[in-house]
Amino acid sequence: MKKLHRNIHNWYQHHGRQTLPWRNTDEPYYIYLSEVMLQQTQVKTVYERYYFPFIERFPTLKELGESKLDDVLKMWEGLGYYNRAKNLHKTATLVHELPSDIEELIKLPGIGKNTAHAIAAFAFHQPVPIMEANVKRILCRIYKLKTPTEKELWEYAYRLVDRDNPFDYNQAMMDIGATICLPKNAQCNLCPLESICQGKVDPGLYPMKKKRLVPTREEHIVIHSYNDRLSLSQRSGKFLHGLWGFESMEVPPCAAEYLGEVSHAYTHFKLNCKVYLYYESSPEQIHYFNLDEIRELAISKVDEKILKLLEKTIETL
DNA sequence: CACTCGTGGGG
DNA sequence: TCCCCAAGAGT
Repeated sequence: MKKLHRNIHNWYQHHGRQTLPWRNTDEPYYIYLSEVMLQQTQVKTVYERYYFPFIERFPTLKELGESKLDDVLKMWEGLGYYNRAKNLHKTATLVHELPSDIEELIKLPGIGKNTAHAIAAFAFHQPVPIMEANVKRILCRIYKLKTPTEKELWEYAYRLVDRDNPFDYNQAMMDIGATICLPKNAQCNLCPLESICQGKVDPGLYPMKKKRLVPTREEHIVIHSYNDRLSLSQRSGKFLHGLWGFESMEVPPCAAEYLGEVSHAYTHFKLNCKVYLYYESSPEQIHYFNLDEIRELAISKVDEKILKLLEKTIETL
């Protein structure tokens, strides 16, 4: 085991992504923020577009908690999974300093078991493993697991973790998963875990991937226009919560001008929208904005596409 | 335990 | 064009 840990550590010294900014800070808030941003999100996106602007706008947990949720959502715009922003803000209102205890961390909204362990290992150097996508795939291959339970995975993770250097070990595991133990075409000959890996003969078998069908939804979007201003409303459900958007209907509207079609792919369904423009003679909706004001609102990708279609239509008039 | 919840990149 | 997949959490 000690030799294995040396292999992993040595690999990390030579091939790890050590320059990532959240690996070079002792500030728990920055590490926590990176963990939340990186949930189901690629490193490149967080690093190039969101991490630094967010910190500049909200330098401390305290200032984040004292900000409006709408301002937080605006900084999160385009990153997706907007409940992360809501929970991040909620947590910032609850504490001005992050606890180091895993049991306390996990009580905070938006911090699950993995993020709690990641904060513990990366911000407070506790000897605990993490359990995200890369680690899962590596463990499945090492121990030839096709459909393991979460509990099972954690048991293997605790068995393997380097308690003498949990920071480098956990970072290394993620880098190995991201660059060596790939979902397709695993580079086993370059892997520091190759000697103990039971699945290296056919890594593609582990873990077993489940396919699911993606249904398609058809919707009709109506842009209400009054006095050169447009109506948008703020979503309240859990889908795109807090973001502003145009009205959506299941039935095509009457007396509205058809502008065109917009489609968008989500994880669990595809959306096809027919977009209409409706000129109102008197204000019927609550909120109306001009284009400059809309730019100040947090809106989702579909509504961005719809807006672009509208602007294109206006240009041709 | 299965499903929801966004978006961008890569094959 | 389509499908897979990313530093997962909440229900």
